[in-house]
Amino acid sequence: MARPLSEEKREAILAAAAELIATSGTGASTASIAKAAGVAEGTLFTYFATKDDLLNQLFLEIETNLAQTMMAAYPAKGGSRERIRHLWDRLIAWGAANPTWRKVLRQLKVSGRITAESRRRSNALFRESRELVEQSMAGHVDPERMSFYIDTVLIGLADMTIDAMAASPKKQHEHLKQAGFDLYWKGTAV
Amino acid sequence: MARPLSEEKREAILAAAAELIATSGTGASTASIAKAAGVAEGTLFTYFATKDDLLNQLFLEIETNLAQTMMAAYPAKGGSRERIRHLWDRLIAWGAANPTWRKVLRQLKVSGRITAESRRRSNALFRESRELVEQSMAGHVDPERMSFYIDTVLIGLADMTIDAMAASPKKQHEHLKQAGFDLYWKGTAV
Amino acid sequence: MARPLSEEKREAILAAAAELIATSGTGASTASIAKAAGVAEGTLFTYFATKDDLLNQLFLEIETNLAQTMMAAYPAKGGSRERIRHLWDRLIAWGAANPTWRKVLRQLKVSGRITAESRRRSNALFRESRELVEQSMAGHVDPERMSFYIDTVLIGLADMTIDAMAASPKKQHEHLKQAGFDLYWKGTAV
Amino acid sequence: MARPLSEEKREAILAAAAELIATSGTGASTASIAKAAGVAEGTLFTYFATKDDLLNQLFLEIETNLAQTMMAAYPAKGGSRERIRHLWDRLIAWGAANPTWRKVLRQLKVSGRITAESRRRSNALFRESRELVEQSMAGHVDPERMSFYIDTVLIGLADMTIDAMAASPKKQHEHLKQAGFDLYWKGTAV
DNA sequence: TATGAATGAGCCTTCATTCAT
DNA sequence: AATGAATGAAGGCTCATTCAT
Repeated sequence: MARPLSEEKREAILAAAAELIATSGTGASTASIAKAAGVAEGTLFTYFATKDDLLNQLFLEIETNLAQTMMAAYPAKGGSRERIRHLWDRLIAWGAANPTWRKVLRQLKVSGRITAESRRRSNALFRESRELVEQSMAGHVDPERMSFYIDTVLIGLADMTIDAMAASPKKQHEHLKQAGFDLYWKGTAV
Repeated sequence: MARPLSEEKREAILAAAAELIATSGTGASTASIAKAAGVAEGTLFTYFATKDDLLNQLFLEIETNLAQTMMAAYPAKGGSRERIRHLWDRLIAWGAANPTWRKVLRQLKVSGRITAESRRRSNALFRESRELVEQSMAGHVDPERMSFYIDTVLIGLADMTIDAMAASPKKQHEHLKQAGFDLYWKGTAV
Repeated sequence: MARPLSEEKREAILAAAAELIATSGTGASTASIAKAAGVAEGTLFTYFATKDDLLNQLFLEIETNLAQTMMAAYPAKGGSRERIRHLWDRLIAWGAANPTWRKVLRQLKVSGRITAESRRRSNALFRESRELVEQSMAGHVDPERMSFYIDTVLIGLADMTIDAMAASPKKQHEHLKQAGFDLYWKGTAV
Repeated sequence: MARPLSEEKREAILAAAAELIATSGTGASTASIAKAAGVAEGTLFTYFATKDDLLNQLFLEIETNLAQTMMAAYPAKGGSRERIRHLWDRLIAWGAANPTWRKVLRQLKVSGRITAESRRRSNALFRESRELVEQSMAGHVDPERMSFYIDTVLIGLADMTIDAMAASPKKQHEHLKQAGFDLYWKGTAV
């Protein structure tokens, strides 16, 4: 049945797209992406119907990875603080390990090219871990502020912390990670 | 009899640019901006040498306004908490009053088109108010964390708070503003 | 164990090509034709070396069918008028029965992609019937005008008549067919 | 008020388009048209918003010219036959003088890119001359066949006649023109 | 100075054809 | 023989910038 679509190529395209979008924004041309991925211009379109399709799939790819990281790492046991702390460490580690993806996410979120459908799917990916976080925070925070603390602040603050780390010498990293967590934990206490 | 550049036109162009960039990103065409400003395509280039120039001036225009707002509002007297609280309220009010500018800032910051020079100037604009904040926070926070709390977190958290407010019914606004401030104040306490 | 080319597939491709070319012109993509024919994109090229080859074969397929219709129907006996009239009826019936093919022929003729060779073969297909028509018209027309009346006008006028019929309510069809024939017969009389 | 749109350039583009479309069909690229017209690729789009727009304007340009030719030439006096004959001569002369336009018209009509609006405008252009023809033919033809004779056959037959002329040596031209007219006049007689 | 036509590089996408499977 | 992924040359159109008026 002819040559099958190569998962390898698909990922090469997504990786090339990530690299270029992190650098030049979503304006990066499909031609440059194809070239960086080592395929012909036309080939990109056998893997992704349109550029928007590529952008949305890239978005979901990254969100999936992040969601999996959060889930995989969530501790089943321990006190609230320890569990959230562990999650926090994971979040920071993920961001530090994936600077390109962070930049891409920022570009995509601001691009106006991520569809409502993609956002819905992304939310679904985080549903489970979000619920675990909510349980862990239950006794610690004012219930009325729960959504704000989890849906808005948690990842946003982690993001800011990683930014600060990226702009600082390595020896300060641990210190900043602690400062970020303290801010979150103390700040959210009822 | 060289007619002088009209400040009125310059501002019309900046305003039109803000509106369109908020909506469509920095990809908004100079032609569309000129049209929205009510001037000819070519006229835009007698006020701004290049599109990047326009973008950078717009960036500084907005940052200047925000910096002035912060300075103008800073209370000379009162306890630390009250002064920071007042600043916080100002920040939130500015964001709520200028949703377009907030969107533009976000677009410009990820666009990769704001020069190092512009960023430096922007920092300079905030120097004075930053110092006042530092004084107010002096006894309250661990000095080693001062820069993180002021340079990274303060505006970032205000931004997130405004986002959350924008996504909520009006009757929750006050509550969110309070939640944001509590988070900041309690979280930064030594 | 070379599988022989399947006549069935060849015709499926030609039929699909006819359908799509009638609708979208010769710009119809080979991919869309293959899909409509239920074969793979590449398969089309094992049956037709190039798109132009497909177009030319389609042209000849239709011309062959029309020529056969004309020959098969030509009455051996009867007066000139009756024989031409019978032919006329055949022509009209063929056109009414094969609207897609008529559209395709029109597209192909203006496409500039039908080779001189194909046109020559097409002429050859009509040679015999053309001679019969010439014999039937012999006493009726000025010999110097014979070629014009047969080679240019006959099919052209039939074409126009079918167009007019297609644009009219059914009850007028017979009337138009008669009008067309009258025009031809009376108009060509010496 | 800056450089005004140049009617000269507009017509150069239309002329270049006509030349290329006559030769290669509506598939002629906008790049090749611009080049042939001696303007930059982008310039074409300041005169015609889209390629379809160019095609439709070209269509109307040609139809307008033909309609004007017919009107300008229509004799106010004389018998029916003489008036139709005069019109016939005009039609043939126009076709012989404008072989490129005839080819273009054929291409455009078959292209599926002429809008309903353009066809409606085209009809409007011919309304007046059509009425004059109808008056001239009034006593000569069966009223029920009037529309068929005027709207379908007249121009179609002239077209065919010009084709035959174009394919014949010059000394036969007059003869063919006569043969075409005879066919029309005698054929339409009641 | 203000205008908007002119420019041509660049963008996303399509397509006939080839070739690995 | 059949399949459909791979290819890269176009194609239509947009856009920042220049320049004649």
